[in-house]
Amino acid sequence: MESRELEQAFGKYPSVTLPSVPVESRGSYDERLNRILEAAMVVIASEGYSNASMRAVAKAANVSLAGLYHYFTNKEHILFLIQFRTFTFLLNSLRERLHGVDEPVEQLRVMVKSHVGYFATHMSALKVCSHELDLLSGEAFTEIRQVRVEYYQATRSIIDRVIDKHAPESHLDRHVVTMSLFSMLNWLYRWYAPGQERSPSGLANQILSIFLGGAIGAANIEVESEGKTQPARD
Amino acid sequence: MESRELEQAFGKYPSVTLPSVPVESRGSYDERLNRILEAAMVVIASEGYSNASMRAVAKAANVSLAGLYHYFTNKEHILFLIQFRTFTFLLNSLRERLHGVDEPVEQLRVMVKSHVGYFATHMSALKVCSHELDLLSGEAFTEIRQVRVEYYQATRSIIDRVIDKHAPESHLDRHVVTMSLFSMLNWLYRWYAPGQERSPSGLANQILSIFLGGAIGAANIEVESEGKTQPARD
DNA sequence: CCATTCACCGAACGACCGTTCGGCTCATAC
DNA sequence: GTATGAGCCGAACGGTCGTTCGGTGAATGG
Repeated sequence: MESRELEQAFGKYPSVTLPSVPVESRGSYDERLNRILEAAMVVIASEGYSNASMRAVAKAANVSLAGLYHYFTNKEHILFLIQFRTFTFLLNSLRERLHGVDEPVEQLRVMVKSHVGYFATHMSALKVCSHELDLLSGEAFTEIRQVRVEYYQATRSIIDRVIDKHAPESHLDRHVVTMSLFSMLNWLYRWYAPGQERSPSGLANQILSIFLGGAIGAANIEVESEGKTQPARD
Repeated sequence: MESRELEQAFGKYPSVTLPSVPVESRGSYDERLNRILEAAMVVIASEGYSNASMRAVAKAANVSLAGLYHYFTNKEHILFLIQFRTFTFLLNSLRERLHGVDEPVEQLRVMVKSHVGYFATHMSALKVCSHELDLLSGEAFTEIRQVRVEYYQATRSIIDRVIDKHAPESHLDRHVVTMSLFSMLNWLYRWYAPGQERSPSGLANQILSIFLGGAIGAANIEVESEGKTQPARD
């Protein structure tokens, strides 16, 4: 058995390789805020939001505990900023890259490559977005939810076009199909650590292949399947 | 847009419908422990392990705070028991159901149906197992990891047989393929709530279809793909 | 030169946390 | 009848948490 990949998949999380950029006190307000956010992402990604104390974030960001409250109204605010910025970037980035791409399968490739690529370079951010999805509430939650829904819908419409074009008779529930793709992408933080033998770009292609053609591609397997409205069989 | 499924996928978690079984003080030690564990699973699933206080667990289980320590040495012990029992049950259940099933695809169907079926009836348990995977450490972590690895390997060997039989020339990285299946299963707790229009059994079939045949099934799409050892393209 | 604002900090507050301790009740054993 | 132990609890302990308050020193504007 390949023990290293099992180590990665079932050991503790792949390490996030903190770039050890000490937060310098120079720079504009926005630059300083970004640096603090970067440090906060690493702490929250590795400890979890609830276990990540403001004191730990302050230490990682080279700021005093009280100094944090110059940039954030409270702890939730940090999580909100991380999630809002990440999801917004993901959405805008997807829309930009989609410009001029018309073929549905090609659009899907763009989506997967974009997402995996961003994941590979911002693992902490995407881990926080995947793992701490439900900790916000009220307005903050609603606002982020809006961006997530738009990201879903953009992806869903691509998937719709792919299926309409290449498998119009498909009996698959397209919401389930879409969530399956997001599952593969959102679960990455649990097992994937970029390495030279498994590059982000190669991984994106593999995910695309699996999602489009499944594990056995064009082979002709009869998968007896109930339509989504039929009752359960057992 | 189908707003209810978006509500489920992007709203707060599907509610876990606490069966409101008050922990009765009668029964054997094991029965009482099981009831407390059941209550703890619901609390931990809805609040998260770190936010689930021993006081909240005690209240949900109708036991005093100090009384909890008659059954558990500490808080981690509760999490350990939940995870160990769930993963062990999942593994044993899979092995039992596999008896007498020889066809690889049929074995895979058994695996997916078994997992989804258990998920549908024990959402809290599987949510705790999916979401709080990395909170244990030391011996407890190692012990649970062992069970998880066995569950992975059982699934991996099924997938190997499926690919060897139906797509022997496949270029896919089989670890990635296996983790993709687990991604779909482990991410379920984020969006799936069993309902009559999307039964557990129907969902299992859909996941199986997507995993085996992909979104477009046998349609002939060229998915340009780098082998897993080739360098990244961009 | 002085007033104001910004950026930041040390120290503290009250709330809540996991855990422990001493003691209570009640069924069983002798 | 009394000793024993299991099962359970109220109360408290020390610690950590998020947050706030009152301040300092440097930069800025008039």
